[in-house]
Amino acid sequence: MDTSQTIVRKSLHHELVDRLQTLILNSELKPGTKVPEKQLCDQFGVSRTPLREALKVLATYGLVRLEPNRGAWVTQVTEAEVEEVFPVLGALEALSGELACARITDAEIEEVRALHAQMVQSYQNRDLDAYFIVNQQIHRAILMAARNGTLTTSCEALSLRMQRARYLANMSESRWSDAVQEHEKILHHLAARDGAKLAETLLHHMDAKRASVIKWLQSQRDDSPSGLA
Amino acid sequence: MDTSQTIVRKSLHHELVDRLQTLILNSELKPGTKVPEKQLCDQFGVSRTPLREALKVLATYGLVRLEPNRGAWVTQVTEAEVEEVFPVLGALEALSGELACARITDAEIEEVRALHAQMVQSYQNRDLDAYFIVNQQIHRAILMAARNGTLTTSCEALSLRMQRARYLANMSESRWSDAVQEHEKILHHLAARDGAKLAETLLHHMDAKRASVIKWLQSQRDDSPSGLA
DNA sequence: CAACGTAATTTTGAATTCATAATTAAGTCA
DNA sequence: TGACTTAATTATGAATTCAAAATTACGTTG
Repeated sequence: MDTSQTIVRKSLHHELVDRLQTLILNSELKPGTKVPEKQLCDQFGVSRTPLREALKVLATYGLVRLEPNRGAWVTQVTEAEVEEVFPVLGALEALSGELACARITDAEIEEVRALHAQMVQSYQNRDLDAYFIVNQQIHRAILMAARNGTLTTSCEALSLRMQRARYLANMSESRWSDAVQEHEKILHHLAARDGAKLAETLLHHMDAKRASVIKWLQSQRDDSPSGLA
Repeated sequence: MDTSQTIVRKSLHHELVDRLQTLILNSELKPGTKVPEKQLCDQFGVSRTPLREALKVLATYGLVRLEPNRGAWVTQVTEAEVEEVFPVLGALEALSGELACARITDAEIEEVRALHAQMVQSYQNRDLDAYFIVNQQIHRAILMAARNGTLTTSCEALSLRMQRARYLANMSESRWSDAVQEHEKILHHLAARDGAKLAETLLHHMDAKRASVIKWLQSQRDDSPSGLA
């Protein structure tokens, strides 16, 4: 709900940050490959200057790695990174839950409840894509209710890193079922405005997600041994 | 004092990020003022391209704000920002404490103990500058012991934002005394490898710091009413 | 033919240039 | 004088250029 009259003027480099982010998250730029600078310039119809500025920013997000004199490379999600990021994300989501319980309005709770119903519906339909979109919306709604922009930025930056590739679009049937039950709890504690319980649940939720992603990464690793073509 | 001979493996823009960061933290670039692009280019002997790349990165750290067609401005620490950042920093430091307890070596505990003794000494000497440096080293040592690079990066980015200007170099006598006592506890729980207690203590420590900084900001605000010269 | 060294090509990093937007200065008129 | 226009100046954003580094292609030699 942005009611401000200010004209949003996006600079080119900012626009490119968004576009490149999308390309990376959609794996149109593949992990481990080199960012094709010249090709992207042609594709977007821009010069190298703003594109390179955008790459510097994406490097701070950890989406690309800059190698001096060798260009930018799309980073890969490693097991080590997942083991690092999820605990941090867990702590931040837990805080988000606590703050949200203190500040969320009744109307916002109803919004989350509606999203939750949608999510359950997607689960029952076994529509994974829809499920993940609504799932994210729920976490985002709680984050918004926490009324802390810094927390939002931090969470989203880390989430972004975990969203590369399609790990999250892969869950075992049992994990999926568990996740839905965890979300039942999340909604319950949020509606009761029980910050401590919500924090605890979100922490557990994140840890379970971590384990699930790790499992998937390992299965991927075993499927295709590195270095062979 | 020209230290530019150290530039070897770092790209120019990265070096400039560091240099500008230093200028901002030392208030050589003052909050609320415009970043003098041309002057800095002359000063560092570089062209605008790498400098502007660095500014894009600093904007993601929240140290400068980019206004389209109007240049980069050094951001100010506001009360609202402090109220946002410290809770997040608290959650992260708490996690850092928990992880550190699980992973820290005996040797590292002794290092922290030594730093702590140094800090107490600085306190007794009423040497605020020395105190703050050692204080930071202690927090950093715990962070290192947590063995989580993502956590380190996140914490340091937020700490950086709170380090602008000299807020932290200002404490009431009673707050200083309390802070030292909190640090006694921190050392104690760390040495006992009691993660839960350490987390709790760090959380409280951060909240007290938040209150102290807010108090100082308010006194500053009352001293010099905004908008008047 | 494989390993090495060298030349050609491409890519990168950074300076420079150029068009445009913003700011400042100067001029006009009530 | 002071508000409003308009011109001159300056600063910004982005394209282009250029030197240096890396990569590739090629040829030589053992």
